[in-house]
Amino acid sequence: MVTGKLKRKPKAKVGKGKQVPQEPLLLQTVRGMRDILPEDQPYWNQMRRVLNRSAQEYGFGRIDVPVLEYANLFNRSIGEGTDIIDKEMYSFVTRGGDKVALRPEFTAGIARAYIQHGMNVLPKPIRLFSMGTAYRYDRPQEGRYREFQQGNFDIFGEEDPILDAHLIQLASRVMNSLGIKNIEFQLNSIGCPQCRKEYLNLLVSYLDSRKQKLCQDCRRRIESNPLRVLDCKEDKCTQVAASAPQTVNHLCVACHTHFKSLLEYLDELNLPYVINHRLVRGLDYYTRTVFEIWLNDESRRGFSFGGGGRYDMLIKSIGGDDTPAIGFGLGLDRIVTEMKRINAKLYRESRPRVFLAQLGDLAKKKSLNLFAELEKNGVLVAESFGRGSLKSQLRVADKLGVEITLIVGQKEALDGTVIVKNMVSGTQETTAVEKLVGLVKKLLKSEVVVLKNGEQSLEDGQLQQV
RNA sequence: GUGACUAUAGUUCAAUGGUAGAACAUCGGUUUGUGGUACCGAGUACGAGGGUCCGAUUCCCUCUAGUCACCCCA
Repeated sequence: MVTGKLKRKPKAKVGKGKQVPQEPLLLQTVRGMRDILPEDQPYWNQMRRVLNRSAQEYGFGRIDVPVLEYANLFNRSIGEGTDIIDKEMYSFVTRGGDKVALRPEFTAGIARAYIQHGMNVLPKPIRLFSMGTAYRYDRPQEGRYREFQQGNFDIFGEEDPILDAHLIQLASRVMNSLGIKNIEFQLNSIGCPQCRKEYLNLLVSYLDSRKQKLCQDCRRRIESNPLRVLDCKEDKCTQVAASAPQTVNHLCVACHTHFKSLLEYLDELNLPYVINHRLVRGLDYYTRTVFEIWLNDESRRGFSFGGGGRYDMLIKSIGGDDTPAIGFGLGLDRIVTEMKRINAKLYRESRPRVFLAQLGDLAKKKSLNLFAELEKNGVLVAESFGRGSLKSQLRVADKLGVEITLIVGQKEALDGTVIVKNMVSGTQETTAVEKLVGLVKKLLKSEVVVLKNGEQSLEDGQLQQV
């Protein structure tokens, strides 16, 4: 469906400047796909740490489900007629003739696993946490990729609105731990299938009666997605929207009570939430509570880190017992972008504080064992074995910000000694190989060796601004 | 899927209808076994294809990709 670009790399010159054409290479990521480079990994690691920890604290068991499922599973759960199914799913037929699809979200697969493995016999509620990639054939732009990472929390088997509140509390806790505090929860109840249907009828007839006062787009929206009309920025549409019927006023008694208690729980929690009558999610399986996590920033209104809601009918509709459930997904790519933007504090990654330099053939041979010896004793060592001159090796050592450089030359290799150079003071001493590990460890702990930028040397795991 | 804008070294940016410069980064050197500064040097780019033209990186078209809006959502 997408043809990659062929880029030739014809620069391989042979002999007298003749160019030999090379194999065509695909030197570009497929549209909407991207690499996450080493420099970004600290953010990702941090996020995974926070997610895993929060999941444990809130009693969620980790589950991993396949990226590939039968396409029907998604069609049936997310719903035909939604954008995700009709326009955005990566679906294809396998060599064996199976119709499959890359998961466009997590809930369907997790619900499938819940039924398939008979989790309904476990004590309820059952809490499951998952993290991984999902795929949507959408038009890419920043924060929207065709392959994206998602974290997913689901709770099965309990209808009580306190769980809705608990889940939102968890979402809040996660965002907070990541350092993203400027958020607010957008909240709505879209009722059960019965009351929603009645509401939509009301809304459509209301909008139809005022069609003349709406913009072009909104006239179209009455058919395609009437709720979106309420969200239009055109002045005239805003006026029409202002007095339009709202979902929460047309809930059935049960749904109304459910929503009301949820709000009471949230008030108790003191969480910043806003009831958004226009919030409706693009998946058919939602019932009652829906919510999204928005950045609380006027200039980037509506920027969402994730969202979710209740899906009390889903399990039954795909063949399980009647099981109420609720869950939400987090857009991890967007979270990382935000963490970078606000310069979030990160846990310091371990990095070498010792550099091993070698000079001459004999020393080079010995250096591998020396490296292993230090590493086994828990001393992280950087090296640049491929380099020849001591000067260039020291340059690398300096760039790495290492505190100690070990130098082994021809003479030391023969004597069984090592030069230990303090990169801060510039002083150095010679020691026997047998005493090396002890000396290095002692030096790393001592105050004589201090980080050059004046910071105190931090133990791994301490917070540090990156 | 619709519309708009963009596309030059690893990165950030220049210039030009006659094939390109800088900064940062990388690598090497400033005498033989010692880093951070300084100085010198090297390599690497016009996204792809077609057209106009004597000649295109520069103009036009198509494709690809990115960004933005719509749409949608993570």
